[in-house]
Amino acid sequence: MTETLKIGELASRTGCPVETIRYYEHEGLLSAPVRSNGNYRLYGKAHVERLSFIRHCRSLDMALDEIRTLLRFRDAPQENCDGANQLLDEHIGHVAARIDDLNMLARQLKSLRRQCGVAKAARDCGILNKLGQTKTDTPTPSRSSGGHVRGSHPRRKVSL
Amino acid sequence: MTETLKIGELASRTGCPVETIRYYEHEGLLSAPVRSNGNYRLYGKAHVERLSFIRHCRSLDMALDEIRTLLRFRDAPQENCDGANQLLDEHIGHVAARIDDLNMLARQLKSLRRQCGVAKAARDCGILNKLGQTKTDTPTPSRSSGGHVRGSHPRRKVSL
DNA sequence: TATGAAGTCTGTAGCCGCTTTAGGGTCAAG
DNA sequence: CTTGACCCTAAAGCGGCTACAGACTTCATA
Repeated sequence: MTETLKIGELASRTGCPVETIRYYEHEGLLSAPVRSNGNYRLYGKAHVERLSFIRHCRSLDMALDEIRTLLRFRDAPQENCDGANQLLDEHIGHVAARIDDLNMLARQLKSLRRQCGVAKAARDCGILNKLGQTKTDTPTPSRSSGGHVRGSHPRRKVSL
Repeated sequence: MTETLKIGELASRTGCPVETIRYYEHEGLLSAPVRSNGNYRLYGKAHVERLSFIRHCRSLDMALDEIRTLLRFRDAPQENCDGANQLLDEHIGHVAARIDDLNMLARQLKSLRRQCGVAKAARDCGILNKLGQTKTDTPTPSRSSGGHVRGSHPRRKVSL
């Protein structure tokens, strides 16, 4: 018989937090596994592989919806993979667009930073003053490129 | 007497959606303005300027918390602006870190894309297969750099 | 056998920065 | 007096988790 894993074992094997595994099940990315007598989830090799797939995709910053699509291709091995390729191309495009956005942002921020060399009274701070001006010129970086790449803030802790 | 603006006028003058203005009030970024007889919010010049400041910061992808901090400096014009400068430096650092992340991501995605040149049966697709492998090598881009820059997906529509 | 710790279970709320929806009220023009 | 544009509040939804609270199971040790 194939060995079975409890959720914590699956978690440590894939580097995916237990709660996230349950969340993926809830979201239909992982199918509900069999349960032990004590109602514990019991996973097998297929689950490990599927979860690895998902986590690999997530590490490439794909949205769960995109991953769902890729899983459908994975689940239909006889079908044409063209859609998967297209999805990846689009994702690459979105990431590229976001990089462009952030580069523009970085330029603007650095230019703003140059407005105040040393600490002084806030009323005379070039930065604070500049920020108060209605921005006419520069083409507003974020979400301009129609891509699907988000802003620049993390979600709480870095989880190590 | 100074002219007063209803929320929609403030919105069109600053390019900020009405709901977002109310949200900023709720979040304490904008103080609650006086009300008309009919309970409409009435804004003045100071509000226009403050909201412009906020929107300018947001266009630079600062978090509301960061903006709150900057507003405190703006509200205390006699104090030293050093903290504002520091905050900006940190923000610049985070954006730079996020750019690095995304560049790594882009490299990985392109390398992945090379695994499947043309459409074929999903079972033979280099991309889908590669995604199933447990990623051992590459240093996992996203949120590695401890910064505060988010992932790569937009929030629904592009708002035009 | 009792006890305690570590693991698991379900369900719900919180995070951010809004956006959307539902269900109203206000006000000027026709 | 109705229409329609605007305004109001409160609450829910988005994504992708994370973090509780409170109960149960399992296993090792006393």
